[in-house]
Amino acid sequence: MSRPEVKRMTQQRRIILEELGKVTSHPTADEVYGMVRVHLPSISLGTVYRDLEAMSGSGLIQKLETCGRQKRFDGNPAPHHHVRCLACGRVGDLQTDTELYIKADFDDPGGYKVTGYRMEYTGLCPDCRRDPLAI
Amino acid sequence: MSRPEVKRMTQQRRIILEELGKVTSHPTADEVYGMVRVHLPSISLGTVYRDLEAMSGSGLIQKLETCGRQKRFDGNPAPHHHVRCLACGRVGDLQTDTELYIKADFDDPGGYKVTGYRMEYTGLCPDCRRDPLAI
DNA sequence: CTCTCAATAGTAATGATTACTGTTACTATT
DNA sequence: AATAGTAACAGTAATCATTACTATTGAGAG
Repeated sequence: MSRPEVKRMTQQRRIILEELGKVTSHPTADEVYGMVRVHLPSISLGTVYRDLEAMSGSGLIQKLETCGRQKRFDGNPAPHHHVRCLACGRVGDLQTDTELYIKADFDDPGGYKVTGYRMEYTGLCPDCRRDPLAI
Repeated sequence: MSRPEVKRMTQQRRIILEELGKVTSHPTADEVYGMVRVHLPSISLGTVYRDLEAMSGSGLIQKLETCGRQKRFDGNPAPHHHVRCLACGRVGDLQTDTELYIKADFDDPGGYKVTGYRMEYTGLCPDCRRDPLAI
């Protein structure tokens, strides 16, 4: 039940945070590794994993683990919705004014205590929509 | 965009389907492997993976890949909701009378075509609720 | 400045899943 | 019933994302 947290703001974490803030592509750990290595060539992939985990535990960034074997990360910590392209796996942001109504009182929760939910929309990204066979 | 489908109902698939129908525990592929091996000791783990994938592609069962590195499978193909225990990873069913309202017309879908959604509730299972430090 | 321990680089290990390869067995058609 | 075509199989190797380990470094409090 305990999650890793950020105790010290190192150069590695500062740069990861900066790079994540520049994009809206919700990169994977490996993609973040590539982005950060441009500025800090000696950084280790393990460090990227650990720091992404710690920073999402501290609420500085968001971890998207809704689907797929590969986790993705979002530099915007504010709650918002995501769409995942069923063809290529890309993830985009969704802007919504009205709040989503989620039913939380169940007829039979089977003894579970329901505290939240995880969700993502699915669909097709602009590219795959244009040419579904491209990928 | 193409998914594997069931063309032939083999003994392996029949038994996997039977065993999945007996439980409500949403077992992982490995757990299904253990359940099926009691009745068919020579079955291969690869076959279990392939058959679970094919049968979920054909709508005979449900594949739960909403979260976690390990997929889980549900013998009940009818749409219903799930809760995942944040402490131990167990997954349970949720019964709801009223339908969930999901907003699908977004102010800015960013060029995406939204066709559906994936969601699961999160919380604590009866055991972990009783003793959060047990696991 | 110094001390402490969180964080790091580099690498090995893990674990779930997928791919491959030669063989088996459904199903339809002679 | 024999044959052909091919989906599915068992067994095993390979892949890929992630986590763990170990010795070393450096952030930041006092």
